[in-house]
Amino acid sequence: MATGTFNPPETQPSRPAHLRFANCRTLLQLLRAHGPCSKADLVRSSGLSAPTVSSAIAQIEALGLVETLGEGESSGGRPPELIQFNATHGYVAAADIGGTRLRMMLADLNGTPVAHWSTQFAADQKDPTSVCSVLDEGLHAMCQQTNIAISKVLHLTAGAPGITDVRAGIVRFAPNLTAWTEVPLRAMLRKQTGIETIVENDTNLAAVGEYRQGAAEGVEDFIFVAMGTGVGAGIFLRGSLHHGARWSAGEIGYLGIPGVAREPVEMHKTGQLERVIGGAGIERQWLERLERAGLRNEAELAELRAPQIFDLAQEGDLLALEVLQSTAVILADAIATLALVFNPELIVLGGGVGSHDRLCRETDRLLRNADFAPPRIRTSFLGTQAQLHGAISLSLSAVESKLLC
Amino acid sequence: MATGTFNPPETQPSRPAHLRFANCRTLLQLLRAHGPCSKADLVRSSGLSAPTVSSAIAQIEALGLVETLGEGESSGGRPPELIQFNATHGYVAAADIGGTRLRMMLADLNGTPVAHWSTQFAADQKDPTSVCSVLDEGLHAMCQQTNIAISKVLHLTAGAPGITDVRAGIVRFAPNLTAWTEVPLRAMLRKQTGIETIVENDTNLAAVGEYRQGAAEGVEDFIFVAMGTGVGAGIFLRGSLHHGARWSAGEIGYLGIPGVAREPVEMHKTGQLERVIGGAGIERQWLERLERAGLRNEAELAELRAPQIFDLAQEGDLLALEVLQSTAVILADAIATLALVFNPELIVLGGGVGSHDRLCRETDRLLRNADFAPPRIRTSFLGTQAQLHGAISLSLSAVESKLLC
DNA sequence: GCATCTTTGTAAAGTTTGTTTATAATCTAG
DNA sequence: CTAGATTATAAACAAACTTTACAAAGATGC
Repeated sequence: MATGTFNPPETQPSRPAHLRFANCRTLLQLLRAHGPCSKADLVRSSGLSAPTVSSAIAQIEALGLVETLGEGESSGGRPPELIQFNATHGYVAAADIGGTRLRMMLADLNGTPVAHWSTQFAADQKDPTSVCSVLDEGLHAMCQQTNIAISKVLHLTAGAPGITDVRAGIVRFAPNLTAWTEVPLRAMLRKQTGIETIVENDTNLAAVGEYRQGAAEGVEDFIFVAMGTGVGAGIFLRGSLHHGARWSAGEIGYLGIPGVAREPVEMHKTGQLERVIGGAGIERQWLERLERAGLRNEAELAELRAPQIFDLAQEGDLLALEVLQSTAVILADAIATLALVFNPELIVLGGGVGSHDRLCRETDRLLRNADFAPPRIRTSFLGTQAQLHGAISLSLSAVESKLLC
Repeated sequence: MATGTFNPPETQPSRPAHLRFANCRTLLQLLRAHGPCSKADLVRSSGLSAPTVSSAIAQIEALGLVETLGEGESSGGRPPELIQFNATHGYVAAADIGGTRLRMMLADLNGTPVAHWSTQFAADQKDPTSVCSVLDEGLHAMCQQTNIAISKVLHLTAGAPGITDVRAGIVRFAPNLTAWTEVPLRAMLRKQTGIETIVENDTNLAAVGEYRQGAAEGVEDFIFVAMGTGVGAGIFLRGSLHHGARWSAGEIGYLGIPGVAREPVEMHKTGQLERVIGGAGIERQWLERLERAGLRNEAELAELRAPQIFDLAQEGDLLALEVLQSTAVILADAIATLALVFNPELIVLGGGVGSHDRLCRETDRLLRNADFAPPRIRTSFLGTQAQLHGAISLSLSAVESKLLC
């Protein structure tokens, strides 16, 4: 399929100007990858001739994308003039819309975070319009903190906890957000903020985050399994997200459980798998076992949340360990299913519940028993920051193609 | 991500020659798509200027890729000189290595079949070396039939019923081929035939076939489920095959069955799902029901194969209908799992058992009961020819990028 | 300390490719 | 049979790349 040279999307004619465009892009990539360097370095790394590099860099510089750093160290001749990608030429913003709060981040064109902002939603702030204005407030707050003009924010990616049509920019269904349905979030944010926007599913964003700078860095085929209140997966194949035909790929909360009759999938109810190994399911398992052990009235124990139950297991509590193990058995089964159909290289466990290290080790141990080569399993590196980093990453991708225009 | 213009794979410099290369490729694509046409037509469809089209076409013609057809009808002025892609400039070959036989096909550069060939393997012909020489024999036979020089066969794609490392060209494990393991088939075929070769899994080839000219034509996200002796799936996402990290994506024969405890996956045994709804499993279900009905001794009934049992069901036989329905229930469950994780637009049922229309309708009916939007389900259009058509398609893709070099 | 070499960067000339404009060839229409 | 339309090539010009030549500025060696 690949020709090794060009890969034109359709049947577009190529003119001399496209050569320059392609070479500018190549040079910009090299400049970003190889840090501060001289034009001579770019000549060597690009394979282009020196005059071409000179003239192309001049063109990029005119756009404000190149910073000059003055003279560098001589290596036996005329000292180089060092240049560098100007990462402050613009900024990108990320927002993670959760069931209870909004978290935001602002980063420069290198993806380096420059500001954070977050807020709890008031009870009457969870409707789409209010969320948009809260988000806009956060955007301005971050700009003010850092003394950045709002016009320098070139792109925004917002993550929502629900089925999201990325192409149309619509959140189709988000049960945790006062049951948002068919919310044209991209258009609303675009209008509110004036900034070009992408909307994505939050779990998918977390997967992208782990790919770019987390537990799955450089792994082309992996699955991010998010276990928190809900259970879902971000599916990353051949270097990019897989959304499916109706944007609902990875809805593994509705998977069946081994040994139990499959129930029909009903989108408006909690899924079969999620009910058992979601946060609430784990807490229910815990209460049942407490009851059986006659400890139901120990309020302190009964009120533990899932991650704390796993902490107890880690400390040696046998009842908690039982809960953890039964969770791991079911999780391992779901992962075995994913592994059979996708054959990913890696599974990353994330979310408040899933990122517990003991759960990961136990699940891994169970999977090693099978004789098919199971995927590696590891916990999230980025934790709750994964979504924001993934959002920044998507915004950077979106912006990159427009920098030279 | 897409810039709308170029999409260079890495950081390769662009020179003027690349312009010509890209434009030649564009023109060749247009020529292939728009059938016989004039240079003036190409000027209009490509957006390039007339002199450029003239000179580029001259270059392509010098490579033997263009046929001149003489004058066409005038439309009020000088009559056009019609040209056409020369599909007989070269040929591509396809081979489907089955457990009992080898089927082959030869096609021109339009993908139009020009010859077929097949043979049953003798008992001592199933080892890799023998298969290669039988395949070579078939290749020469097809060339002789059609009076085509073997040197005009530019590419070969061979499908094998097992886990295949396409990049390395190695059949890792094929239980139906006298347990081939780690067979470097691509290198062997390359050496035997002298032709550039791709090796692929046969189910994956069938999926490609259905995508290019079958039940999934133009559908970017679909899954081909092959039910025959074994049960497997070809996974087609975002317009191309998904192989997974270890080339074993789609091994759904090992999926669990609802209500039954999951057993550990053991690659060298038949999978849990496959044992029940593979050909042999269906025949066992049939025999059990015959026995219960006291009909075990009806030799004629007892010897029926799975597709014939389904034919009986179609004709109204109640016992056979029970078998079909219980198969459909389990198949629908597996498809529901696939739909949840992949969210494909379409499922294509193929293989000797799976392509039975009644099974498809019954499975579809069961899936409509769920309230998540299930994929469309249809049977294979190409039947047993799907693998060969898919192989031709892959060979054409491989050849296209080299035609202009 | 100074000539020589190395390294960096630009200027000038030449090549490839593409476009626009002009021209030739050949048919339809009135 | 002329006027206009359509197709195709030739000539002139423009953009982008390369090679070659050259200038600037420091390191190296005797």
